[in-house]
Amino acid sequence: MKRTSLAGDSCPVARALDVFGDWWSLLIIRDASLGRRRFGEFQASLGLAKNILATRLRTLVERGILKTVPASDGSAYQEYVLTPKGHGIFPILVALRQWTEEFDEHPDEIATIMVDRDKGKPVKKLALYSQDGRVLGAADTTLKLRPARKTARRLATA
Amino acid sequence: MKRTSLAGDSCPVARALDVFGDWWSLLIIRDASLGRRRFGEFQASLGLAKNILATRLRTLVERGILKTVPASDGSAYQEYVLTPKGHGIFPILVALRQWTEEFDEHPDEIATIMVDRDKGKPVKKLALYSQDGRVLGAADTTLKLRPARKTARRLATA
DNA sequence: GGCATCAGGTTTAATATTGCAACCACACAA
DNA sequence: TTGTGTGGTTGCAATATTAAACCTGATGCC
Repeated sequence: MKRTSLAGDSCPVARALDVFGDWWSLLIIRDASLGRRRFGEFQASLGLAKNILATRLRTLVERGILKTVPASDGSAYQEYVLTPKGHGIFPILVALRQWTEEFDEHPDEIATIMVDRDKGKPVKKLALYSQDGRVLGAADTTLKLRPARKTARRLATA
Repeated sequence: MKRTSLAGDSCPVARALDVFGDWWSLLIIRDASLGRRRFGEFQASLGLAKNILATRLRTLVERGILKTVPASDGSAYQEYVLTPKGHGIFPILVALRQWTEEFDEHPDEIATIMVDRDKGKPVKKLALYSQDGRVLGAADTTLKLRPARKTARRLATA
């Protein structure tokens, strides 16, 4: 009766959720992307139990989202920073943020807006484009079976 | 010791996760966006326990992500379909999908690709743009305090 | 050095959630 | 009207979350 794992699922959405789809992981990643690095910083910011934080940090490191580095202040402690794989989660955070901005019932409770650092102006909404530059909504897309990879290149040229 | 609620959080990411950030909700929403509508369809597709599915569907309806409609086949049963608020989650699903496509260790296990319905070509990667059209990475953005809303318009003009 | 304190956890125990399976009610079909 | 499929609910065992106590090594201070 373990929580069912989605790791072997063929759906890429499920596979992502298997990695960081639990209640706290994405918030830890959000904090990391805001520059938080220390155990205590995460704990103070998120207010979650320390044992939960410890296990989450451990699995996020195992899964290549975070890595531990020596503390930047020269102390003997360690810090947790995002790997490239972890930084790749940024668009997901943006999408979540923009959904709340658009649909939340109490938008006045949202504390922050995302702006571009250069100009200080709000960023645009994420949009999905086709290869020829059209904006696509959900109804303009379909799923196709992934074409099989060229596994026999060596044979074909041999 | 209830699971801590994120509903009152001021972070829009946390607020979104409070609505559909649990283990199953996003997969139900994914299924709904693929056209699945019936309790049995969700259950067969996701393989989750029926009691869990029942409570998830109930809370997703409560929260305005899904709504129930009379069955499209004329039977007395009901179906679950996405509301506009639910359809708004589409970019999040795309972002999750694209993260897996880019970073998963076993991309060969991904079954499908998203294509635009018209041309059948893979969609482009979601990108974040500034208002003047530059592509922004995480490092090119900052959070600013949301400016207070103009609450006193009536007074000001009175 | 010696002592107090802090950072970063682990352990323990209570509570909540999940998962499974059995059961149930209604709709529909023959 | 008997059977079957759909859409649940209920009960129980297993697991996960939580809070709080505890622990250990690092750091700060005199």
